[in-house]
Amino acid sequence: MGIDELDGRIIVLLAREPRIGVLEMSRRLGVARGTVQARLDRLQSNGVIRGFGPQVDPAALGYPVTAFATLQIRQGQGADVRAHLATVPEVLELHTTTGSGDMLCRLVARSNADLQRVIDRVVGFDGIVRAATAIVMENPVPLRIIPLVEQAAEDSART
Amino acid sequence: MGIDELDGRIIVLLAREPRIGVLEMSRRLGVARGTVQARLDRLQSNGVIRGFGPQVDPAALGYPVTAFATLQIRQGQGADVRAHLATVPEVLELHTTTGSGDMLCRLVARSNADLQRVIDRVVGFDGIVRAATAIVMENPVPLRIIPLVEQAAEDSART
DNA sequence: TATTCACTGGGCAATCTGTTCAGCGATACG
DNA sequence: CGTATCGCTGAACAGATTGCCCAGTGAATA
Repeated sequence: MGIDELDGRIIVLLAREPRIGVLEMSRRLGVARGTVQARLDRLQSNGVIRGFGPQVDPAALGYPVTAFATLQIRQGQGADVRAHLATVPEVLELHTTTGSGDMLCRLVARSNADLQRVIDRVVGFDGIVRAATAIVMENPVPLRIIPLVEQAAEDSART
Repeated sequence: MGIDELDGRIIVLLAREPRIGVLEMSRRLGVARGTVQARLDRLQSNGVIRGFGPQVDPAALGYPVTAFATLQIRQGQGADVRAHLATVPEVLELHTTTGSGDMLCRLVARSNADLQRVIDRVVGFDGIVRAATAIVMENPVPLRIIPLVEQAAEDSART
């Protein structure tokens, strides 16, 4: 577990310019092509790199409104609620958490008005006791991983 | 804004098998290569597809603990807090929200103990009044987009 | 000292990419 | 009604990249 400095540079380079190929990467990094290829294979079988799926912007799809909902679940209904939420396309992710709520989910909607429909659909299920929703206004730090990768690579370098 | 049914099939196919090329996609979808190429170009300049960056698993990097923190900010300090949080690698994303808190951020840490260090670093800043943290236990629905893409494609088909 | 491992540098055939072209049907417009 | 525009098709081309293989080297390990 963990990555070394070259792994880190590979990931960061790939994150900044996803379209470049293995050959071009090897040139930029100053290592042999086979090395980059082997590292990439290892990173993927390691699970460090899950894949290269397209990053789709919900806003561009017509869902410009994002919200986070904290759900309180009736005891023992967790599995049912999970299954229910998994069927709602507007539920982009779902976590079970410690703390006051029991679950936290990320929602998107076509508008603030449409958010009501989504929330109704989410909470319109027997096992959900209460829901608290926070609408996202700004997103100063979009989901990112590069700083963490650099941190992890640095940490391994010190070892 | 919005995508049609072919766009949807392209995105879903790409999400399921990111390594296939334009040529193979055109074969699978039964359309000409130029069409797929043109659609992809359009989807990217549209902003529907932001890119194809590697999806990195923080757990595999040595950060298996995820948490969400709700922050309350002192009036007028928002910009400073944003800038501060942007410098913390363990802050994977940050949103400003309506509701009881003012900001919501996603954190990762090397362990529950390490989470304390991260939170200290996050809240060790003047503009932050209070922080409530929820540790993620399970992630029944990992961040996903395919169902929404299919929904969006269907909606456009009905039009 | 012998072995293992990762990396290098090279080569090979097969494939894909970027690009261009002409043709075609549907739609929009004067 | 005629015409221009648009998106899609099918094809072609050179150039680049990929997946795969190999032998040699240096370092770390047993």
